[in-house]
Amino acid sequence: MEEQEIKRRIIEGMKEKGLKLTRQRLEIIDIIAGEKSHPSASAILAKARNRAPMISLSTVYYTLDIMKKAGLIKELEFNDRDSRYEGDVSDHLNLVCTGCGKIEDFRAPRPVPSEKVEKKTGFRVDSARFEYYGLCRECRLGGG
Amino acid sequence: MEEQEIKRRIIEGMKEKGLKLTRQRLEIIDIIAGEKSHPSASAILAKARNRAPMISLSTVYYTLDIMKKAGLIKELEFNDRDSRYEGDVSDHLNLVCTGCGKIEDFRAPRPVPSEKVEKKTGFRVDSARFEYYGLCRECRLGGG
DNA sequence: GCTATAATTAGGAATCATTCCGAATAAAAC
DNA sequence: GTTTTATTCGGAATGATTCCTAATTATAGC
Repeated sequence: MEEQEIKRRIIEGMKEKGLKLTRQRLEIIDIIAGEKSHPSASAILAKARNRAPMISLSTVYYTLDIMKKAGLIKELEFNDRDSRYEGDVSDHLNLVCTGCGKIEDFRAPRPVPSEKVEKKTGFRVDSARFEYYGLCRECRLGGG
Repeated sequence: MEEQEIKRRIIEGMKEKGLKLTRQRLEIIDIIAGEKSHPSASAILAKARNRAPMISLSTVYYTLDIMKKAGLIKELEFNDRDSRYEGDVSDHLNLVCTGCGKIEDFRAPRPVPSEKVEKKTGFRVDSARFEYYGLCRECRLGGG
């Protein structure tokens, strides 16, 4: 998905839900849409402060939270490291490097259609998460 | 995967790695293999204490950690709730109910073969995680 | 079976990402 | 411009997980 497209989609989504578009939120949206690195909350804070000095970590968390609840971004949770956020909410595989923490995208379909799951189990699917864990090319060649 | 098979596989794995099989560890293995509910660390502690009163939370965490590192169990991490653990390390989909927290299994293949990912990106896949989030039958019918 | 030893355990303290709180601020509607 | 109500700030609180140290125990070798 293209940066501009992600940005536009999030902003439209915010308006639709009646959420205010503050200076801080526009910064955060810009960062999430532009970064391919799936940044953490504190990485987003650091980037935002480079441009608009006054923004707090609470605000970053609050904003990420409402965007997540509105289905406009996706949170990837780990417990040995910070959560990471991405603006591309379409189905894809995340390749999570256990060496350096980098997260790459890999286009792939859902393993099973949601309808099939719902029909067989009664479970209604809202969202999905697909991850492969391993070592990225650099860590494999560099570290061993 | 069958309860007895999971249990045997974990115990064999522990022996192979030279890890001691203590009373506490055997309890934990028994619980993980027997529970389909993907219990949390404290749920495991509670169950274990019903049978062998003296076992600490630190031990549960320590044991889960070494079993995880040995690839004998899988940890599912969330940050709004406790991590959950499962003894079935084969590929499958986890259906995570955002209503009641229940986690069901659903048999499904990997969306992409690891070899294809490695060939295209240089990323070497070690393990995987596939989750659908939504509402289980009971929460859907009960709560709305 | 007994002993030595190195891993494991207990439990309490420490950590740290995230959430919560109340007062001050500012976006959006009129 | 004024009003209303969500949003922001920053510091305190939370809570799952990790860390620490002394005591314990599974395992290997006798």
